[in-house]
Amino acid sequence: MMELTRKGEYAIRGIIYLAQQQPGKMVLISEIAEAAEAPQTFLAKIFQSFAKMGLVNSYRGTGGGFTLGRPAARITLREVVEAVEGPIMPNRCLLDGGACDRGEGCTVHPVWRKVQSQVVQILDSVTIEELARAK
Amino acid sequence: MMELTRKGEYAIRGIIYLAQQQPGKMVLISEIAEAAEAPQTFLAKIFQSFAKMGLVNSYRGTGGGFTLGRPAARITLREVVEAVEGPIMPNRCLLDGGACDRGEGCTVHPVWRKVQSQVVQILDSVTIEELARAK
DNA sequence: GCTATAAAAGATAAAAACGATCTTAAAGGT
DNA sequence: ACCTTTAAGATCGTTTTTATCTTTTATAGC
Repeated sequence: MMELTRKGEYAIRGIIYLAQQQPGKMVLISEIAEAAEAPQTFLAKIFQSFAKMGLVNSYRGTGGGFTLGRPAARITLREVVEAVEGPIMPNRCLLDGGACDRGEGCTVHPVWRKVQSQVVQILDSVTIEELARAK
Repeated sequence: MMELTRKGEYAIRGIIYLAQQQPGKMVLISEIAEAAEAPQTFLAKIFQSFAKMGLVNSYRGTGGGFTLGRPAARITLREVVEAVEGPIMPNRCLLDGGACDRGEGCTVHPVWRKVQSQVVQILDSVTIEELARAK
């Protein structure tokens, strides 16, 4: 239960590698893929998601590549994970405003809520900068 | 990310229903399935897993059915979830003694460890008795 | 403008996991 | 013997995951 997928692993390793390069330096997806040991085309998709969320900037054409969208110290692990895996949500119940279709009978609901908030809190407290530092 | 599957939902609803019946009373899987709004044959598999873990006792033949394997107050939500979904493990890294195949480079590892222990702690602190009480 | 480069976008596809059903076997009561 | 009820295993369709390939778009350099 609760396993991070390959996609999530690649995403984390990829953005950490990018954060370890000189800030502002253009980095090719091919280089990131090699460093992160991820399939290049797959990682490209992941970085497209990152770009949409503003976690990275992308530049096409000669001399193009990726740079971080903001300082690594202001990108949290949660953002990275949610960018590719969707919101952290241990139970479908938590969808659409927390209204469980089973009504008040759902006594488990508050427990999942607690799990969710704890996990979110932990992942939000870790920045990519911290993860990249311990090279 | 981190979603509980149908199987997990059925499992929880099923065992809660069982816990709400008279202790020791034999309850048919068909009855539990109806109450839990779960496919009977699917729920039967789930209860087989429960039986193997000792969470329930099963009795075959006429007058057979299921009873709780121990008092509901001594069955935790974690046990129920893990019985059907496997161990709570946010990242493959945590497998085989925590040895990450990427070596010391894996700075994310301690974070997952923390997530895991927090979730385990929350789910372990909730008993089926509590969940069943608030009928 | 042309060309080479590099990401974006979309189509496709194999493999695994999920969700569910069906059949046969085994056990227990009458 | 016969009926009931769970156990176990085979099967099967759907969805998700993981990955690749192709086409398009943007950009820099000539």
